[in-house]
Amino acid sequence: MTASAEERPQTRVPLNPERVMRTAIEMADRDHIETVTMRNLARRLGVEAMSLYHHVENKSALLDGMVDLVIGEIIEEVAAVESPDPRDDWKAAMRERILAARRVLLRHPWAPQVIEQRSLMSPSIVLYFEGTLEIFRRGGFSNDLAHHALHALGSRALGFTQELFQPADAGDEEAAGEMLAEMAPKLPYLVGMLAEIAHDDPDSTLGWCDDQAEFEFGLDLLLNGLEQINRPQ
Amino acid sequence: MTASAEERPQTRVPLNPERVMRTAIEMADRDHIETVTMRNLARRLGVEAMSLYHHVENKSALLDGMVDLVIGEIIEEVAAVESPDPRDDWKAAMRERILAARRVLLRHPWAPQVIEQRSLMSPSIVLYFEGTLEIFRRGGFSNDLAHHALHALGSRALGFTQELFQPADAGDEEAAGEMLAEMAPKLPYLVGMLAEIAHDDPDSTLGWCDDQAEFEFGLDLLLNGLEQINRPQ
DNA sequence: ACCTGAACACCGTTCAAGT
DNA sequence: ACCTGAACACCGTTCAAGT
Repeated sequence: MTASAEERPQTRVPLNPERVMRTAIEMADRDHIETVTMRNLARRLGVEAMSLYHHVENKSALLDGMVDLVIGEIIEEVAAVESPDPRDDWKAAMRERILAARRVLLRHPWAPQVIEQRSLMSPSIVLYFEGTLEIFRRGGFSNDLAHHALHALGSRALGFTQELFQPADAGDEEAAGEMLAEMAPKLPYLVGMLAEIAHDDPDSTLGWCDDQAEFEFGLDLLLNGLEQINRPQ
Repeated sequence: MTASAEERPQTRVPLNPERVMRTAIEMADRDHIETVTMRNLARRLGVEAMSLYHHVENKSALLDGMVDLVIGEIIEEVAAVESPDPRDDWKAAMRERILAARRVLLRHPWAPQVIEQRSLMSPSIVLYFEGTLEIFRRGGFSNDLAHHALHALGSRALGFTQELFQPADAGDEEAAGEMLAEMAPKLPYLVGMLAEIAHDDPDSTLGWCDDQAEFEFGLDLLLNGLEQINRPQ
C-alpha cells in the first residue's frame, strides 16, 4: 500500500503528539499492533522515523499514549450512558458501565493485550477506576469489599477478558481440530461437551465461543456474588 | 523434582529439543522473558545461534514448547495433590486443583504473559482442561454450565490473573504515587479507599496488594456463584 | 524548532559451507 | 547429522548535521 488518498499527508499538517498517537491507533485498528513500528508510522505520516522522536519520547511512551487515548474514549462512552443511581441499583449501573467500556474496546482489538502487557498507571485510567469505585461505594460497599471487588473484576472492569484459546488463522484452527480428534480417546469429557455444545450452537467449540455472552455470564457471576457479600440475607 | 544442577557448557552434552527448552525456561525464570533471544540462549548452551534451529523450528515454536513444559509441570503438581472426590465436593476439588496450578506458575513468573499472548492449544493444555472439566461434570454440572464455567474462570483455571497495575520498578512506583497525590482532589473515593486499606495493611496500595489473597477471593466468588447455579436452593 | 541521513546495537532467520 | 560464519531484512534509537 502506498500513501493513499484516505489520509492527506500532502497538506503538510505539522506533526504533534496527538496526531502521531491517533495515527498509530488507526494503524493498529486497521492491521495489527505489530505493524506499528516507528518506521511504518513515520512513513504513514510522510516523515522520517527519527522525526517522531520530537513528539514522542520513545516507543514505550507511544504505546502508553495510545492506551491513554483509548481509555479517554471509554470515559466518554461511559459518561454518555444513562444508568440508574448506584444508590438504587449499583449492580445495573456497574453492568452498564462495564458493557459500555467493552463497546469501545471492540473497536480497538489490540488494546487489551497492550493494556495487560504494560500495566500502566495513567491519569485517565485512574479516573476510570475512580468512577468504578464510586459506584461500589455509593452502592453500600465498604472500602475493603470495594477493594476486593476491583481485584476480582480485574480487566473485566475495563470490559475485557483475555481468551486463553483464540481463532488465530484458519490453519491453526484446523490443526487444533486434528489434535482433538487424535486425542479423542483420552478426552471423554471434552469431546462430550463439545459434541453437545456444538448441537446447541454449531459455530461453537472450546475456543471460538460467543464472547459477548460469555463475558456477560462471567460478569454477572461476579456481580451477583458481590451483591450477596454486600447485602447478605 | 531435581532441578538441573549447573551444567558446565564445556561438557559438550549434545543438544536436543528438551534441553534447549529447559535452558530457555531457566533463563526466563532467572531473568526475564525478554532475555530469551536465540543468540542469548545459544551462548548459554555454548553454541552458535543457528545451531538451535536444528532442534527447534523457530522462536515461536520455542516459546510454545516452553509453555508446554510448564503446563506439564502443572499437571504433575495437580496429580500429586490429594483432593476430595468431586462427587462429594467438587468445589474443594476444583479449588485445590487451581491453587496447585498457581504454585507452579509462581515458579515461572514469565509464563502467564506468554500463555495469554500466544493462546496456544497444545496437547498438555488440552489434557489440563479435560481434568478441569471432569471435576465440573462429576460435580453435577451440565455440559452447558461447565462450558460457561470454563469461560468464566478463564486464566484463573490455570492459576493466574493478570494484574492491571503492577510494581514495575521503584521509579514507576514513585511516579504513580506522585500522580495520585497531584490528582487527589479529583479522586475522593480512591484516596479514601487507599487511606483505609493502607491502615489495615501498610504495604497495600491499589496495585501492590496481596496477590494470593485477592486471587482466592475472586476464585471463591466464582466458585460460589457456580455452586448456586448448579444447585439452586 | 523541526526534520533528516547515516550509523549503531540489537533482533530472527536464510543460506551455503564446513566437520 | 550436526554445527558454523556471513549475510539479509528488519527493529529502536543516537548523533551530528541540515533548514
